[in-house]
Amino acid sequence: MAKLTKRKLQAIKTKAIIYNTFLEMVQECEFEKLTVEKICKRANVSVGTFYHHYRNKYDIMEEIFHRADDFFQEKMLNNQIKGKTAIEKIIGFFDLLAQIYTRYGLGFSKALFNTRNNLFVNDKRIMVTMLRDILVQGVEDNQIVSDLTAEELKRILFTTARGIVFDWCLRDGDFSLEKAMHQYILLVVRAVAP
Amino acid sequence: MAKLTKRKLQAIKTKAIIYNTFLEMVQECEFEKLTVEKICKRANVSVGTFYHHYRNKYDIMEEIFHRADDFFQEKMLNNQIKGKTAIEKIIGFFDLLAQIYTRYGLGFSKALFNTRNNLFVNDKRIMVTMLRDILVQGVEDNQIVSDLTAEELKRILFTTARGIVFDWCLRDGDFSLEKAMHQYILLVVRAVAP
Amino acid sequence: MAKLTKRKLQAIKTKAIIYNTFLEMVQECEFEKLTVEKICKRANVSVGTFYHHYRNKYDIMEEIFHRADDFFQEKMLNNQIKGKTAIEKIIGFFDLLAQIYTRYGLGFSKALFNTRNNLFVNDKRIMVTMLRDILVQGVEDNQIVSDLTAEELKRILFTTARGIVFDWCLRDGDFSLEKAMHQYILLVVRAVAP
Amino acid sequence: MAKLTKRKLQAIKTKAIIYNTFLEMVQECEFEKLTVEKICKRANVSVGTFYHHYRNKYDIMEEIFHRADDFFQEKMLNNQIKGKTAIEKIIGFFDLLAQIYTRYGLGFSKALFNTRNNLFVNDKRIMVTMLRDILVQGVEDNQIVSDLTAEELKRILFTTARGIVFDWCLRDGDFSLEKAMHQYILLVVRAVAP
DNA sequence: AATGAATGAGACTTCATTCAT
DNA sequence: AATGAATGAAGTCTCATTCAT
Repeated sequence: MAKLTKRKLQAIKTKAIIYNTFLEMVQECEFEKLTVEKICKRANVSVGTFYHHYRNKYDIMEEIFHRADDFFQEKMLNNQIKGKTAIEKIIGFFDLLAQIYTRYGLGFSKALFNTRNNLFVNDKRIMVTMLRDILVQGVEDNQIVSDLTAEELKRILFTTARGIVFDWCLRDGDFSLEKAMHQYILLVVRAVAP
Repeated sequence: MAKLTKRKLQAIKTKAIIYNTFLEMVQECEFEKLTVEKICKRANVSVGTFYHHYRNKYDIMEEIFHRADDFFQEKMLNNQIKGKTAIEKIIGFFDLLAQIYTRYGLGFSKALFNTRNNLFVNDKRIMVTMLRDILVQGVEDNQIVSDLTAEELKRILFTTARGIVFDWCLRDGDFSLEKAMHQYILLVVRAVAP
Repeated sequence: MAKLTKRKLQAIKTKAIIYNTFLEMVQECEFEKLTVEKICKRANVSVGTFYHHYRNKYDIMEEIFHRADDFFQEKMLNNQIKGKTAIEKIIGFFDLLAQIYTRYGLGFSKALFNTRNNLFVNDKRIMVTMLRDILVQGVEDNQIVSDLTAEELKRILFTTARGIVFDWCLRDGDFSLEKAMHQYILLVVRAVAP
Repeated sequence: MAKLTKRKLQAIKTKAIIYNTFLEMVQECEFEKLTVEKICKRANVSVGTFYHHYRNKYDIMEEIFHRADDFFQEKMLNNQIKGKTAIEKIIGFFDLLAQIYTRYGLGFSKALFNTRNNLFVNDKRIMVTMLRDILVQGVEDNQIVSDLTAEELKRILFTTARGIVFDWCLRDGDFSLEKAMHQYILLVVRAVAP
């Protein structure tokens, strides 16, 4: 089925090298100061090759973002199977989110957290729909009792989470994102759905 | 007494023109895409004049930031006189913060909210010490009863506030920052200090 | 064997054009007033191309310097074969030096002779070690009899030579560098090693 | 006679401040990197004032040069009175020259020793005529016996001296200019006029 | 005599992107 | 698929100098 000729395999390998090099470099170097040429030099590929695989450096960012989404979804789907309450699921959701940011690193998070990043404001992202599903279900099942709608809750939670990651970036990762996330989300959940 | 000669006055005026032009342009144009040349063209001054008054465009951002701080402080000092509880003061504090961001505009806020902005992480800023004072006083007076220290409360509140402003930027100001801020802060305050 | 594709050859040619254009222009125009843009305009290449091949204009100077060194060495090695006395070798050495400065031109020499040029103060340069070898050998063979060490002689000779070239630059090449060099060096050699 | 009003005295004082500040700064900072603005900032005068007293920074250099000439002449005239041979006078001449360069400092010397400096190539300078006079007198008195003319001797001596100062600049003053000058000039004098 | 605000040409350099090979 | 030479627009900043006060 998949006709992976030698050439295609090589191409996949090359693309992976560029991807990984970028991920590595974005940790050391401010995203805006990261140039295609620098990436290529480190990755030992030509700039032409870079443009063969990606449109520009934002393109890689997007790919990382999507791969993180996929990774997130996969993890969630596996965990969801276990019988948990809505509250527990919410907590678990944001714990996982914090894990992912930690895993992808501070540099990547800094690059991501800018106000022009419209990847954040996409309500169709799997991540967003997943949390909404959890909340809607929780409200239906009376596990969540609140004056606020599921939509409002979702927004408050994401806003809080982003505030924490933003703070983590500002403070150069000088605290455990996972612990802080857990603490803050717990606090918000208790406040909105006591 | 005041050695404001005609020429000195003219200089102050010129600097103000640059300042205001920048403030105006940062609303229309992404900060990173705003160049010194563009600012000068609009302000009708030479680039030399720009560099006579400011070191670079970040320098103006800083000035705006500090002026906002001063403005904030002045407003707070006036309001504080009225007898209010600590809780009311906290709410008032963030209401004012939201007002300021609204007043300085979306463009300015977007320029400000980037993860490399170390102006945020300065614990000596008047704004920060003011909130801390309110919290410490509130705890002393038993108006705030919480498991968390004043320092922890301060951090949670600022993190929340930044999350909201960040969201406001992401969504291009499509909701009232002042209302959202009031609602979220109320929620957090109730959660931490019931 | 030689992986000189058509494109690689073209690149070498382009670099050579820049190099030669620089050498040409440095004769006409004071080095400090020679700008990258001017060089590019004359060479009919883009500034980008310039920076692709060289780091800056000092970089070309260095290349010229090193090429001159190589040229010098090659010439010396050929001449050395002939049986000469140490004194003759010294004279020959500085005759060749004068030839090279004459060949590279007044403009180049003027650019070179500034007090910040640390290319001069590099005792590991082939040119320097060559003269030292001649002197050491001359002392060993009793062809040079002097109160001064080989090292001291070397220094005096180079200092003298530089004084002459400096003078040649100051006087805009209004005398034969080769003749003057020959005369002065002869005089010094006789003085130190009679 | 001299109507030194308060205003004129102030002007002289200001000019002196600029002069001294320049002399001070040229020791620390490469001459080419020394800007009028920097000098004025350090001297606590306005740029306007600078241009009131000097045409540009080269103008100050020239003034220093001339003052050094005057200083040199004065010193020589005093010493000449003593009965000395021509040879001793030559040695004394260059000893004094070395003293002056040492006194004015490395930075000043570095600024001076560039190939575009036409102050050097001025045969009417007092310094030049003084040495010529010594040589002519020495030849007349049969104190100097040489194949070379007084003019040729003068040139060789100055060329040598400049070579030494140039070397002193290149090596960042890492040897005693006065000692080296004495040694080299002695050597040349012996060579040309045994 | 002194000030210093204002000018603007011009230098340096970077960098995304193309395209022939 | 991969190369890397070439492009040139665009941005930053400097600095000598002028001139009204």
